[in-house]
Amino acid sequence: MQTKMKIGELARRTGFSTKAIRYYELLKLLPEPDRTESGYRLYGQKDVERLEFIEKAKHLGFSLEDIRDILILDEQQQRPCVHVLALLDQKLKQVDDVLRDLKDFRKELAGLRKESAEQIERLPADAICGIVERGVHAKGEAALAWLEFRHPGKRGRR
Amino acid sequence: MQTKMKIGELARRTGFSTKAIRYYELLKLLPEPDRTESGYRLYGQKDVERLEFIEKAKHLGFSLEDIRDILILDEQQQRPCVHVLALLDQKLKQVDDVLRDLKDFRKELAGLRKESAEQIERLPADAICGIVERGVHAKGEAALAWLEFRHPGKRGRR
DNA sequence: ATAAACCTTCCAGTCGGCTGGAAGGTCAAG
DNA sequence: CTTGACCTTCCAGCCGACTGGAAGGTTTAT
Repeated sequence: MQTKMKIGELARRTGFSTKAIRYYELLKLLPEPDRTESGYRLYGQKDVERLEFIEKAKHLGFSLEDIRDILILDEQQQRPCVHVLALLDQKLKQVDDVLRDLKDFRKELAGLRKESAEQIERLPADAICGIVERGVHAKGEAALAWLEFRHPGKRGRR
Repeated sequence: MQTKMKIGELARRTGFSTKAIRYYELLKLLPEPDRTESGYRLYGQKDVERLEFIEKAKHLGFSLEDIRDILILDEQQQRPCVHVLALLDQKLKQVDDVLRDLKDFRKELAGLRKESAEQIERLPADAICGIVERGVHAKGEAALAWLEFRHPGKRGRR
């Protein structure tokens, strides 16, 4: 049992902001921590690990709600149950679906890029942009929605 | 030039909402249209084509900001295709990053599932599980979230 | 003794891509 | 002449995942 740390130290160790950590507590992703007499939050190694897990799951596009459910499952591992297993299976299926769509879409994108690079000087002059006009399967829409969903707002700065 | 139409007709022809069309005008994706004496917006065939282009670009996963940039380049009679090619490369890289991460996470998730499945075999199936109720609930919510993600804008939960 | 570096809670704002509604003007049909 | 389908503008809100700031309390160092 190591030194208990305050929220700033936990933030420094995990790369999350103190704001985010308090927010996760609010959403029940983190348990309510012990407090000092003066009310400061106190964290230990388990919290570091929990935040590291959250970071991985988050990076993979799981919502905080999803992550909260998975963490609750983790807490209950001594007494797992069928319904929880079903939830996990559902998550796995979602991941597999996205994986499949994304692989297909990568192919389409790569093919479109290659053709376009070769034919860029010969594209129809009346179109706004020949590349876009050629279009892509509906699968791409879902896969890219996933992309936008996962990496929101990273494009805005210029 | 043939029949000028009002915004409702343009919406019907393109599948966009009138709200969305006005919003695109605000964001400079559409030029300011002519007006009737009473102030109604009047659109022509070019606007239909522009919205069709916007729809395709949206399917390719471009943001409205991306699309506006492409349209502005086009208006300046430059070659937006070169720009689009760069955007395509960016998308490809994003897809590759997601694929790599997603494969890693699938492994983690599968491991967790396996552990849970092993534990379940050593316990009666009717064992009390504190998260059953909310597990079932979360399943429904997650399914809805997934639907929304694939078909955004058709919401109605809670 | 005081500054600075922390910490607390609470409320508000951000982003994108819209949608909804209020309050009112316009237009064709019955 | 009224009904109802359209149109106008403007303001509000939604989703998720935070971030920013105000207003204050605590701890540590000089």
